[in-house]
Amino acid sequence: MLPLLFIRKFIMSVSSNHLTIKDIAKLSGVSKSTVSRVINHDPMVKESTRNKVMAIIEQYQFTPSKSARAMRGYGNKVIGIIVTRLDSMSENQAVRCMLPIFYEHDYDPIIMESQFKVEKVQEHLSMLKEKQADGVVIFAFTGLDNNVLSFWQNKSVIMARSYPDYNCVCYDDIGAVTQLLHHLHLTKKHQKIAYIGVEEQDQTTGAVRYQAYLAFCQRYNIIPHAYLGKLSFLSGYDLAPLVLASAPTAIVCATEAIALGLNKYLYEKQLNHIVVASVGNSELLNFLFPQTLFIELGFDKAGTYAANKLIAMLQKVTDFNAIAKTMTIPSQLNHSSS
Amino acid sequence: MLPLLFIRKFIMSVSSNHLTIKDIAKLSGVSKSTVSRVINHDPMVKESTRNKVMAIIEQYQFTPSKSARAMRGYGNKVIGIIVTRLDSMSENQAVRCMLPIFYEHDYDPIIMESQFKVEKVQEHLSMLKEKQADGVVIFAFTGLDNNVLSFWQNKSVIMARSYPDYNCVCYDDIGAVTQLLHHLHLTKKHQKIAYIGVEEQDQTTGAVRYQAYLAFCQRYNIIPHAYLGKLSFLSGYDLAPLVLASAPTAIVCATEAIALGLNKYLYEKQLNHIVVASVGNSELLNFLFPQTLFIELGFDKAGTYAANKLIAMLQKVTDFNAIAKTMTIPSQLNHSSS
DNA sequence: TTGTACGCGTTATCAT
DNA sequence: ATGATAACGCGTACAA
Repeated sequence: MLPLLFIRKFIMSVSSNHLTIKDIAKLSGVSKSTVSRVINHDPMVKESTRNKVMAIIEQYQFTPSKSARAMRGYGNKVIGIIVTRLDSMSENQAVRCMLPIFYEHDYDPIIMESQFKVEKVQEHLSMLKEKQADGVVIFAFTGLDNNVLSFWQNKSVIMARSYPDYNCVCYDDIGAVTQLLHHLHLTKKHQKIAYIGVEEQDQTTGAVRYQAYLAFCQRYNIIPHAYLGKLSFLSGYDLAPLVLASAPTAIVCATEAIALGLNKYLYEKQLNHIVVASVGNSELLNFLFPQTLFIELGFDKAGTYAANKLIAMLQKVTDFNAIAKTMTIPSQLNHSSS
Repeated sequence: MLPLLFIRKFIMSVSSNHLTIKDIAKLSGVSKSTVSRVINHDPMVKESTRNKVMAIIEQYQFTPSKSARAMRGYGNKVIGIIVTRLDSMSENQAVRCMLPIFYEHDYDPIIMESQFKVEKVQEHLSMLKEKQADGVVIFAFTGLDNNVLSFWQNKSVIMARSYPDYNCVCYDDIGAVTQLLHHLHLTKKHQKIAYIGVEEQDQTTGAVRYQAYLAFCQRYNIIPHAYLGKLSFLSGYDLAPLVLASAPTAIVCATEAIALGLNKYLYEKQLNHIVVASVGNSELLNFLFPQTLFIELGFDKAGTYAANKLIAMLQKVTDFNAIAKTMTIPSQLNHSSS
């Protein structure tokens, strides 16, 4: 009786058009190893044979099996991108800049959602580890501590927050708020500038931006009037009457969502003499309330930088003397309405 | 001289804590084959041995190497999701419902952007083919024809548009517009209902919804007043004065973006007696103009359905008699403001 | 410079 | 019911 194995093999060799390194070897009259060497750019192959093999590879559109080389420890050419929420405008902008760069370098980005949960990050990370992903981009959030990330130390870029010994890409929260205030106070001569922010539990959007406001006030002798709430339109709307009690001529908002809420309130009350300034911008804010002054945190630049950085990291085989650094993306003031 | 291979092997066996099926076999006193059988739920293993092996697997938190089993032709457990734009609110909502379902079944979803370009879809698709992805979800758009998709015929779900011989999940554009009009005309007794839509080049959002409006008008003897523009806030804002010329008491908008633009215009002109109705909703529309009547197309339900459908398709080994069907997700009218 | 032989972790076939 | 062994496609130490 003929073993089934042989039958299957025969069928395969006829019907399946999936070429392997072996087939290429046969077709170009060399051994598997040589083909492998050609593929991996081994300098020890003769020019002539290389050309010969390359020709066959091109002709048959051969691509080595990803799974097989993954098994040999070559990495899957996979990069995980863990965002907090898929519908976060800011992260979206950054991610959209990353994707083409990863594609360019033949990496397959796989996007996952943490929903601000540490356990989700852990889950995704172990999934990626199993899959032998090559690198990760993680959008950090309040509560995420670095011990979860240790395995990825030299193959990850952390966004929006700075961790020691990790490569991070941060936004210039302090600079953004300061520039906004600088423009309002020094250029536009506003004296009474209030602030609506986010609770200090949130490190960057909350605490840092608020502190920047306080610091500026102290330096320029402005009496601070600040209210902190949640990260939503509603919060901006609800805090509006409170902050107006101090009769400000300008109000700085920690986020564009808050600015949207505030603007709605001001519009309803016909208080259109008050200048609204916001960290961050959106198409909608710009459309609905075009007079709003805003400063871009540079999510697109951050995304581009992060992707390039990660790829550079992964290309170094062993980077002993590569120091993990935090890059701060400079903010850019919107001058169209100034 | 000791071959390097052995040295490496020795080092690996000591330092690397990565367990393989072999190690589990050794630890539980059986052969690799039996462990494999346990993993793959082969009914031919004795209860006692299964429990023994399972215990070891649990204890050591063993997970079979994805790459290795992928090489054995088990599929990569990868599903491609091709969205048009990463920041499309509607697609986002659908995708967010899909992800947990795919994770649940141990599939790795990889999200890609087509940017409404056919060539991008092609590019992504061939990348996924190379990667031996198991299935695809594609968000269709005007201009995408099915000959690009032929390879994926029985392993894909197409969103938002119906193709013969493919499994599709569509939104009930006609039903949505009709329900909206039904409510306005029959329940709220509006007689003059105008429409702002999208150019008919866009099949679903443009043509279909517009036709539904016209059909309703004809049936109920309403004089149609419609203007078609682009898919943006600005279009809604710009077309507002034109559509107001017919002195309508209610205006139906093809999208929430248009509704947003229209609302802005009406608010500025203090025309708050006019009822705005919209297909689709967003947190923002709801917050800024809560009196807007809207109908949900059910993106979340569509996402959930699509994901489950795809997984069901992939589980059937050979589905000869499975007929490709188009599922239409029912719309749901918002009754909070009725 | 190239070919041979083996190993990676898993599953399938065949023999016990 | 279980074990031994040959594949899968690829990379690489070693011999030639």
